Amino acid sequence: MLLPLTKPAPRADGMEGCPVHALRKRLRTARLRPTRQRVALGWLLFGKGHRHVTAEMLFDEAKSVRSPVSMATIYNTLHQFTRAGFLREIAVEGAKAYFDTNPLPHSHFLIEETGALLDIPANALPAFHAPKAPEGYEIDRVELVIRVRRARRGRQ
Amino acid sequence: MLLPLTKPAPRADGMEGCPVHALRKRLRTARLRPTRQRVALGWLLFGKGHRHVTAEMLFDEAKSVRSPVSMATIYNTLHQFTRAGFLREIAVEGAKAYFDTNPLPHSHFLIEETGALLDIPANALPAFHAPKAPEGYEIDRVELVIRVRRARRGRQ
DNA sequence: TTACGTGCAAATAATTTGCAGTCCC
DNA sequence: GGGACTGCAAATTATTTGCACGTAA
Repeated sequence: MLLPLTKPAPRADGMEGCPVHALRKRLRTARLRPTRQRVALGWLLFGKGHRHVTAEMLFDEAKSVRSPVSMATIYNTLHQFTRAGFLREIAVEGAKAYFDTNPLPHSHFLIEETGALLDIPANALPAFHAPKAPEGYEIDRVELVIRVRRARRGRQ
Repeated sequence: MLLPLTKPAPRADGMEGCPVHALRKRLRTARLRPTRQRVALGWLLFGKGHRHVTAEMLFDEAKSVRSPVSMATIYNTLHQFTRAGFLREIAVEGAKAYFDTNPLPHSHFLIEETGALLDIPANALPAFHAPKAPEGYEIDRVELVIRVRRARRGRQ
Protein backbone atom coordinates (compact mmCIF):
# COMPACT_ATOMS: atom_id res chain seq x y z
CA MET A 1 0.00 0.00 0.00
CA LEU A 2 2.08 2.86 1.25
CA LEU A 3 5.21 0.91 1.91
CA PRO A 4 7.95 0.69 -0.67
CA LEU A 5 8.97 -2.67 0.75
CA THR A 6 7.54 -4.69 -2.08
CA LYS A 7 8.43 -3.28 -5.40
CA PRO A 8 6.31 -5.51 -7.61
CA ALA A 9 8.56 -8.36 -8.62
CA PRO A 10 8.94 -9.03 -12.33
CA ARG A 11 6.36 -11.62 -13.26
CA ALA A 12 7.70 -15.14 -13.39
CA ASP A 13 4.85 -16.45 -15.46
CA GLY A 14 5.42 -14.81 -18.80
CA MET A 15 2.41 -12.54 -18.50
CA GLU A 16 4.22 -9.23 -18.58
CA GLY A 17 2.17 -6.52 -20.12
CA CYS A 18 -0.54 -9.09 -20.49
CA PRO A 19 -2.04 -8.05 -23.80
CA VAL A 20 -5.55 -9.32 -24.06
CA HIS A 21 -4.74 -11.92 -26.66
CA ALA A 22 -2.08 -13.48 -24.45
CA LEU A 23 -4.56 -13.64 -21.63
CA ARG A 24 -7.15 -15.29 -23.86
CA LYS A 25 -4.61 -17.84 -24.93
CA ARG A 26 -3.65 -18.51 -21.35
CA LEU A 27 -7.28 -19.06 -20.41
CA ARG A 28 -7.76 -21.47 -23.26
CA THR A 29 -4.69 -23.43 -22.23
CA ALA A 30 -6.34 -23.87 -18.85
CA ARG A 31 -9.51 -25.01 -20.61
CA LEU A 32 -11.37 -21.92 -19.55
CA ARG A 33 -13.38 -20.15 -22.22
CA PRO A 34 -12.14 -16.58 -22.54
CA THR A 35 -15.47 -15.00 -21.76
CA ARG A 36 -15.89 -11.29 -21.35
CA GLN A 37 -15.98 -11.65 -17.57
CA ARG A 38 -12.93 -13.86 -17.27
CA VAL A 39 -10.89 -11.64 -19.54
CA ALA A 40 -11.93 -8.55 -17.58
CA LEU A 41 -11.04 -10.13 -14.26
CA GLY A 42 -7.79 -11.56 -15.62
CA TRP A 43 -6.90 -8.14 -16.87
CA LEU A 44 -7.53 -6.59 -13.47
CA LEU A 45 -5.65 -9.31 -11.65
CA PHE A 46 -2.62 -9.74 -13.86
CA GLY A 47 -2.37 -6.43 -15.63
CA LYS A 48 -0.08 -4.66 -13.18
CA GLY A 49 2.32 -6.44 -10.87
CA HIS A 50 1.45 -8.84 -8.09
CA ARG A 51 -1.47 -8.22 -5.81
CA HIS A 52 -3.44 -9.59 -2.91
CA VAL A 53 -7.15 -9.32 -3.48
CA THR A 54 -10.36 -10.37 -1.83
CA ALA A 55 -13.49 -11.27 -3.72
CA GLU A 56 -15.04 -8.01 -2.67
CA MET A 57 -12.09 -5.90 -3.79
CA LEU A 58 -12.19 -7.51 -7.20
CA PHE A 59 -15.95 -7.07 -7.41
CA ASP A 60 -15.65 -3.34 -6.68
CA GLU A 61 -12.77 -2.93 -9.09
CA ALA A 62 -14.64 -4.60 -11.90
CA LYS A 63 -17.59 -2.36 -11.28
CA SER A 64 -15.41 0.73 -11.22
CA VAL A 65 -13.94 -0.02 -14.63
CA ARG A 66 -17.41 -0.57 -16.04
CA SER A 67 -17.12 -4.32 -16.34
CA PRO A 68 -19.51 -5.31 -13.60
CA VAL A 69 -19.44 -9.00 -12.78
CA SER A 70 -21.68 -10.82 -10.35
CA MET A 71 -20.33 -12.06 -7.05
CA ALA A 72 -21.04 -15.65 -8.04
CA THR A 73 -18.85 -15.19 -11.09
CA ILE A 74 -16.14 -13.50 -9.05
CA TYR A 75 -15.96 -16.52 -6.78
CA ASN A 76 -16.18 -19.00 -9.63
CA THR A 77 -13.41 -17.23 -11.49
CA LEU A 78 -11.12 -16.85 -8.49
CA HIS A 79 -11.40 -20.55 -7.79
CA GLN A 80 -10.96 -21.55 -11.41
CA PHE A 81 -7.87 -19.35 -11.67
CA THR A 82 -6.56 -20.89 -8.48
CA ARG A 83 -7.12 -24.40 -9.79
CA ALA A 84 -5.32 -23.36 -12.98
CA GLY A 85 -2.35 -22.20 -10.95
CA PHE A 86 -2.70 -18.50 -11.76
CA LEU A 87 -3.53 -17.60 -8.19
CA ARG A 88 -2.82 -18.85 -4.72
CA GLU A 89 -5.39 -18.67 -1.97
CA ILE A 90 -4.06 -17.40 1.33
CA ALA A 91 -5.66 -18.21 4.64
CA VAL A 92 -5.34 -15.29 6.98
CA GLU A 93 -7.54 -14.51 9.90
CA GLY A 94 -11.22 -13.87 9.72
CA ALA A 95 -13.60 -15.31 7.23
CA LYS A 96 -12.23 -13.31 4.33
CA ALA A 97 -10.12 -15.17 1.78
CA TYR A 98 -7.22 -13.52 -0.02
CA PHE A 99 -5.99 -14.45 -3.44
CA ASP A 100 -2.40 -13.77 -4.36
CA THR A 101 -1.50 -13.22 -8.00
CA ASN A 102 1.91 -14.65 -7.23
CA PRO A 103 1.33 -18.40 -7.06
CA LEU A 104 4.91 -19.22 -6.13
CA PRO A 105 5.70 -20.15 -2.51
CA HIS A 106 6.47 -17.09 -0.44
CA SER A 107 5.59 -15.55 2.88
CA HIS A 108 3.65 -12.51 4.00
CA PHE A 109 3.46 -9.70 6.46
CA LEU A 110 -0.04 -9.04 7.69
CA ILE A 111 -0.65 -5.45 8.76
CA GLU A 112 -3.00 -5.97 11.65
CA GLU A 113 -4.57 -2.54 11.61
CA THR A 114 -5.71 -2.71 8.02
CA GLY A 115 -5.69 -6.40 7.20
CA ALA A 116 -3.41 -5.70 4.25
CA LEU A 117 -0.94 -8.33 3.07
CA LEU A 118 2.61 -7.62 1.97
CA ASP A 119 5.03 -10.02 0.33
CA ILE A 120 8.15 -10.68 2.31
CA PRO A 121 11.05 -10.23 -0.08
CA ALA A 122 12.77 -13.58 -0.45
CA ASN A 123 16.11 -12.10 0.54
CA ALA A 124 14.68 -10.72 3.77
CA LEU A 125 13.78 -14.17 5.05
CA PRO A 126 16.64 -16.54 5.75
CA ALA A 127 15.76 -19.99 4.50
CA PHE A 128 14.72 -22.36 7.22
CA HIS A 129 14.48 -26.10 7.26
CA ALA A 130 10.96 -27.38 7.47
CA PRO A 131 10.55 -30.10 10.06
CA LYS A 132 9.81 -33.65 9.02
CA ALA A 133 6.10 -34.20 8.47
CA PRO A 134 4.36 -36.56 10.88
CA GLU A 135 4.71 -40.27 10.06
CA GLY A 136 2.65 -41.14 6.99
CA TYR A 137 2.24 -37.54 5.89
CA GLU A 138 4.06 -35.30 3.47
CA ILE A 139 4.39 -31.55 3.40
CA ASP A 140 2.07 -29.87 0.94
CA ARG A 141 3.01 -26.27 1.61
CA VAL A 142 4.42 -24.00 4.23
CA GLU A 143 2.43 -20.97 5.20
CA LEU A 144 4.26 -18.28 7.09
CA VAL A 145 2.46 -15.11 8.08
CA ILE A 146 4.20 -12.52 10.21
CA ARG A 147 1.68 -10.28 11.88
CA VAL A 148 2.96 -6.76 12.34
CA ARG A 149 1.48 -3.64 13.88
CA ARG A 150 2.41 0.02 13.89
CA ALA A 151 5.35 0.58 16.17
CA ARG A 152 4.56 2.88 19.08
CA ARG A 153 6.05 6.34 18.62
CA GLY A 154 7.75 5.72 15.32
CA ARG A 155 10.54 3.59 16.82
CA GLN A 156 11.64 0.11 15.69
CA MET B 1 -5.43 -37.26 17.09
CA LEU B 2 -4.06 -40.70 16.32
CA LEU B 3 -0.50 -39.60 15.98
CA PRO B 4 1.88 -39.88 18.89
CA LEU B 5 3.73 -36.86 17.61
CA THR B 6 2.43 -34.49 20.22
CA LYS B 7 2.57 -35.96 23.65
CA PRO B 8 0.71 -33.23 25.53
CA ALA B 9 3.39 -30.94 26.85
CA PRO B 10 3.35 -30.27 30.57
CA ARG B 11 1.34 -27.13 31.15
CA ALA B 12 3.42 -24.03 31.51
CA ASP B 13 0.68 -22.01 33.11
CA GLY B 14 0.34 -23.63 36.48
CA MET B 15 -3.04 -25.14 35.72
CA GLU B 16 -2.08 -28.80 36.08
CA GLY B 17 -4.89 -30.89 37.40
CA CYS B 18 -6.93 -27.76 37.36
CA PRO B 19 -9.11 -28.32 40.37
CA VAL B 20 -12.24 -26.28 40.13
CA HIS B 21 -11.23 -23.84 42.81
CA ALA B 22 -7.97 -23.02 41.05
CA LEU B 23 -9.94 -22.39 37.88
CA ARG B 24 -12.36 -20.11 39.69
CA LYS B 25 -9.46 -18.19 41.14
CA ARG B 26 -7.87 -17.88 37.75
CA LEU B 27 -11.08 -16.54 36.28
CA ARG B 28 -11.38 -13.98 39.04
CA THR B 29 -7.83 -12.85 38.49
CA ALA B 30 -8.82 -12.15 34.90
CA ARG B 31 -11.85 -10.21 36.19
CA LEU B 32 -14.23 -12.83 34.84
CA ARG B 33 -16.95 -13.98 37.20
CA PRO B 34 -16.65 -17.72 37.69
CA THR B 35 -20.10 -18.52 36.45
CA ARG B 36 -21.34 -22.05 35.98
CA GLN B 37 -20.80 -21.79 32.22
CA ARG B 38 -17.29 -20.37 32.37
CA VAL B 39 -16.19 -22.93 34.90
CA ALA B 40 -17.64 -25.76 32.83
CA LEU B 41 -15.94 -24.53 29.65
CA GLY B 42 -12.67 -23.86 31.46
CA TRP B 43 -12.79 -27.37 32.84
CA LEU B 44 -13.29 -28.83 29.39
CA LEU B 45 -10.59 -26.67 27.86
CA PHE B 46 -7.88 -26.89 30.48
CA GLY B 47 -8.68 -30.12 32.27
CA LYS B 48 -6.54 -32.46 30.19
CA GLY B 49 -3.50 -31.41 28.23
CA HIS B 50 -3.38 -28.95 25.38
CA ARG B 51 -6.01 -28.93 22.71
CA HIS B 52 -7.16 -27.22 19.54
CA VAL B 53 -10.88 -26.58 19.57
CA THR B 54 -13.46 -24.86 17.46
CA ALA B 55 -16.55 -23.19 18.86
CA GLU B 56 -18.65 -26.03 17.60
CA MET B 57 -16.46 -28.74 19.14
CA LEU B 58 -16.68 -27.04 22.51
CA PHE B 59 -20.41 -26.60 22.17
CA ASP B 60 -20.90 -30.29 21.48
CA GLU B 61 -18.59 -31.29 24.28
CA ALA B 62 -20.38 -29.13 26.80
CA LYS B 63 -23.66 -30.65 25.75
CA SER B 64 -22.27 -34.17 26.00
CA VAL B 65 -21.17 -33.67 29.60
CA ARG B 66 -24.58 -32.28 30.50
CA SER B 67 -23.44 -28.68 30.84
CA PRO B 68 -25.13 -27.25 27.78
CA VAL B 69 -24.07 -23.72 26.97
CA SER B 70 -25.44 -21.50 24.24
CA MET B 71 -23.39 -20.71 21.17
CA ALA B 72 -23.37 -17.03 22.06
CA THR B 73 -21.80 -17.89 25.39
CA ILE B 74 -19.31 -20.24 23.77
CA TYR B 75 -18.11 -17.42 21.56
CA ASN B 76 -18.13 -14.86 24.35
CA THR B 77 -16.15 -17.16 26.58
CA LEU B 78 -13.62 -18.17 23.95
CA HIS B 79 -12.91 -14.54 23.21
CA GLN B 80 -12.77 -13.54 26.86
CA PHE B 81 -10.34 -16.40 27.56
CA THR B 82 -8.27 -15.33 24.61
CA ARG B 83 -8.16 -11.74 25.83
CA ALA B 84 -7.14 -13.04 29.24
CA GLY B 85 -4.26 -14.96 27.67
CA PHE B 86 -5.60 -18.44 28.42
CA LEU B 87 -6.11 -19.24 24.77
CA ARG B 88 -4.63 -18.31 21.45
CA GLU B 89 -6.74 -17.97 18.36
CA ILE B 90 -5.32 -19.62 15.29
CA ALA B 91 -6.21 -18.54 11.79
CA VAL B 92 -6.28 -21.50 9.50
CA GLU B 93 -8.18 -21.78 6.29
CA GLY B 94 -11.91 -21.54 5.94
CA ALA B 95 -14.24 -19.57 8.10
CA LYS B 96 -13.74 -21.76 11.12
CA ALA B 97 -11.61 -20.37 13.95
CA TYR B 98 -9.46 -22.61 16.13
CA PHE B 99 -8.53 -21.87 19.71
CA ASP B 100 -5.37 -23.36 21.14
CA THR B 101 -5.16 -23.99 24.87
CA ASN B 102 -1.44 -23.43 24.62
CA PRO B 103 -1.08 -19.66 24.39
CA LEU B 104 2.70 -19.73 24.00
CA PRO B 105 4.20 -19.13 20.55
CA HIS B 106 4.50 -22.32 18.59
CA SER B 107 3.74 -23.70 15.15
CA HIS B 108 1.31 -26.20 13.72
CA PHE B 109 0.83 -28.93 11.22
CA LEU B 110 -2.52 -28.78 9.49
CA ILE B 111 -3.79 -32.16 8.31
CA GLU B 112 -5.54 -31.14 5.11
CA GLU B 113 -7.86 -34.12 4.89
CA THR B 114 -9.41 -33.60 8.29
CA GLY B 115 -8.65 -30.02 9.17
CA ALA B 116 -7.02 -31.17 12.40
CA LEU B 117 -4.19 -29.17 13.94
CA LEU B 118 -1.09 -30.68 15.52
CA ASP B 119 1.55 -28.88 17.52
CA ILE B 120 4.99 -29.00 16.00
CA PRO B 121 7.36 -30.08 18.76
CA ALA B 122 9.75 -27.21 19.41
CA ASN B 123 12.75 -29.48 18.87
CA ALA B 124 11.50 -30.53 15.45
CA LEU B 125 11.61 -26.99 14.13
CA PRO B 126 15.01 -25.33 13.90
CA ALA B 127 14.78 -21.74 15.05
CA PHE B 128 14.75 -19.26 12.25
CA HIS B 129 15.39 -15.57 12.23
CA ALA B 130 12.32 -13.52 11.55
CA PRO B 131 12.91 -10.80 8.97
CA LYS B 132 12.88 -7.18 9.99
CA ALA B 133 9.38 -5.76 10.03
CA PRO B 134 8.59 -3.10 7.43
CA GLU B 135 9.67 0.42 8.34
CA GLY B 136 7.46 1.81 11.09
CA TYR B 137 6.08 -1.57 12.08
CA GLU B 138 6.97 -4.13 14.69
CA ILE B 139 6.41 -7.87 14.75
CA ASP B 140 3.46 -8.92 16.81
CA ARG B 141 3.61 -12.64 16.23
CA VAL B 142 4.80 -15.21 13.78
CA GLU B 143 2.31 -17.71 12.50
CA LEU B 144 3.70 -20.79 10.84
CA VAL B 145 1.36 -23.46 9.55
CA ILE B 146 2.72 -26.42 7.65
CA ARG B 147 0.00 -28.05 5.61
CA VAL B 148 0.48 -31.79 5.29
CA ARG B 149 -1.46 -34.50 3.50
CA ARG B 150 -1.43 -38.26 3.56
CA ALA B 151 1.58 -39.53 1.70
CA ARG B 152 0.67 -41.65 -1.31
CA ARG B 153 1.28 -45.38 -0.81
CA GLY B 154 2.47 -45.17 2.76
CA ARG B 155 5.79 -43.65 1.73
CA GLN B 156 6.72 -40.24 2.96
C1' DT C 1 -26.20 -25.78 -31.92
C1' DT C 2 -25.02 -26.79 -27.44
C1' DA C 3 -22.19 -27.32 -23.67
C1' DC C 4 -20.15 -24.13 -20.88
C1' DG C 5 -20.87 -19.69 -18.30
C1' DT C 6 -23.22 -16.13 -15.99
C1' DG C 7 -26.45 -13.70 -12.93
C1' DC C 8 -29.86 -13.62 -9.69
C1' DA C 9 -31.73 -14.87 -5.55
C1' DA C 10 -32.06 -18.06 -2.09
C1' DA C 11 -29.30 -21.18 0.91
C1' DT C 12 -25.35 -22.10 4.10
C1' DA C 13 -21.91 -21.53 7.60
C1' DA C 14 -19.60 -19.13 11.12
C1' DT C 15 -20.02 -15.61 13.98
C1' DT C 16 -22.08 -11.36 16.17
C1' DT C 17 -25.61 -8.58 18.22
C1' DG C 18 -29.80 -6.90 20.82
C1' DC C 19 -32.17 -7.50 24.55
C1' DA C 20 -35.09 -9.66 28.17
C1' DG C 21 -34.28 -12.31 31.91
C1' DT C 22 -30.80 -14.61 35.36
C1' DC C 23 -27.25 -15.01 38.67
C1' DC C 24 -22.98 -13.80 41.24
C1' DC C 25 -20.79 -10.66 44.63
C1' DG D 1 -29.76 -5.21 44.61
C1' DG D 2 -27.37 -4.17 40.73
C1' DG D 3 -24.28 -4.81 37.33
C1' DA D 4 -22.26 -8.66 35.00
C1' DC D 5 -23.64 -12.68 32.40
C1' DT D 6 -26.49 -15.82 29.62
C1' DG D 7 -29.63 -17.51 26.13
C1' DC D 8 -32.52 -16.91 22.44
C1' DA D 9 -33.44 -15.33 18.07
C1' DA D 10 -32.55 -12.25 14.59
C1' DA D 11 -28.80 -9.93 12.05
C1' DT D 12 -24.31 -9.96 9.61
C1' DT D 13 -20.61 -11.54 6.75
C1' DA D 14 -18.41 -14.44 3.48
C1' DT D 15 -19.33 -17.78 0.47
C1' DT D 16 -21.96 -21.43 -2.17
C1' DT D 17 -25.72 -23.30 -4.81
C1' DG D 18 -29.76 -23.98 -8.03
C1' DC D 19 -31.49 -22.82 -11.99
C1' DA D 20 -33.17 -20.00 -16.08
C1' DC D 21 -30.98 -17.55 -19.54
C1' DG D 22 -26.94 -16.11 -22.41
C1' DT D 23 -22.90 -16.86 -25.35
C1' DA D 24 -18.38 -18.73 -27.27
C1' DA D 25 -16.84 -22.43 -30.22
